[in-house]
Amino acid sequence: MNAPFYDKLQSLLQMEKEPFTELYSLLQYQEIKRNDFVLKEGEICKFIGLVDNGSLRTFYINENAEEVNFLFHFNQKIEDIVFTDYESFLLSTPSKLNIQALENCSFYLIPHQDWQNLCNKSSYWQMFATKMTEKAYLSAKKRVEDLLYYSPENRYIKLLQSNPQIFQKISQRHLASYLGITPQSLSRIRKRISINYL
Amino acid sequence: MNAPFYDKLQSLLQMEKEPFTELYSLLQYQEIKRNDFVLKEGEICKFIGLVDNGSLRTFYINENAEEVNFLFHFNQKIEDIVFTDYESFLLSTPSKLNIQALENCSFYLIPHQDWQNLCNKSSYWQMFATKMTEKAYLSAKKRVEDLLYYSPENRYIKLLQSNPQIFQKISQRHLASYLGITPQSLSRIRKRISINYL
DNA sequence: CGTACCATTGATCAGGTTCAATGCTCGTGG
DNA sequence: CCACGAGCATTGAACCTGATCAATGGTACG
Repeated sequence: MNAPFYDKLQSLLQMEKEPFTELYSLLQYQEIKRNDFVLKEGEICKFIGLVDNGSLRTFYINENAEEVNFLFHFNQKIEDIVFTDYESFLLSTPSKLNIQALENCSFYLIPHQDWQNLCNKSSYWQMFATKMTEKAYLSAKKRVEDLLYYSPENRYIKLLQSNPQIFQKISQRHLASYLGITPQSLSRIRKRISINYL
Repeated sequence: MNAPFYDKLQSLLQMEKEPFTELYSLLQYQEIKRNDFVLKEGEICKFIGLVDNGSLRTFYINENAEEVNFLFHFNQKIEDIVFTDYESFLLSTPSKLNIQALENCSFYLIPHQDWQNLCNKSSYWQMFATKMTEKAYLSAKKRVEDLLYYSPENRYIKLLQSNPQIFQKISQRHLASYLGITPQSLSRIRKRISINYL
């Protein structure tokens, strides 16, 4: 029993003790090394993951064989902690995503089957699943707004404000592709901004 | 009873006759004129809408007071037929979206309260709600991928391939902001492409 | 018939990309 | 423990694409 993680997760999920303990009992602990993969393109994602320690990234490989980062994960806010290819998980289709450890990591997995059983068990858990899907939807929509309305420079500034911790964990190379730009452009944006804010 | 719409909706939702009839009985028919609004920024979205005839758009107003189109709606595929601000609908928060008729429209609304009652009624309907949320999530995620991985020109080409009908309904001015570019750029992209494909 | 809106086009500009080179840091093996 | 190599951030130069400002012509609707 990992008390800090238990407490953290419970406070993030804001659940009563009883259902939370039931959920927690399903979790399977795992550790992996830096650069190891939790999920590779083509596999079916059979888990929902929860970061305990370390950081991971979810990325695609685009048609030019470039890696494009979609999300980063670490033990922080609820939307950061969870990692999965929700599409593959829901539909049992081969994933187009990769999930890889950026440093040595420990995390917990909820296996697909256990999750299914839980959801079929009671409307409480079904509602819980719906809420999770809603959260996933809302964060994807937020990402669309970001990409549609803001220039790369403004996206960088917004990220700096909304999630400054991310800059301590994630290399600029990876952040650049998350922002949809090249590392060179990110470097120049940083320079531009630091000059303007001197 | 609007038989064509009834049949269309049933085939899109792929539901059994009985639950479908229950759902259908909740629908409230409405007509509006071109340029009228179904939802305005600041209001709480209390419906899920289903297009019968005509077309609508969902748009934001960004910080430069420009309209940015987020989605278009018409009687076609399931993801096109549905219109709502799902975020506002789910959370009962004021909407940041506007939904406006691009031409004279007829549509059906599922009122929020009826939807809630339905979802609380049985796990069948709760599951249905979850599936809807999943669809919303998947289409938002697809939009993120589009914006992250493809240039405006490639986005235009992809849209041309995946949804050519949209070009018959929607003006270039509106399509441009959907693609995240100016009308002038769209015009030039079209020119570029038509030359290359002669 | 006139007006308002839209698509197109030209000219200029700004920001991001690409290719290439440099210096730095960190981890590894001799 | 030091030396080397790999990967990363930075910078420069040339380029490309989309943005902006402005003007024109077409079309639909009152």
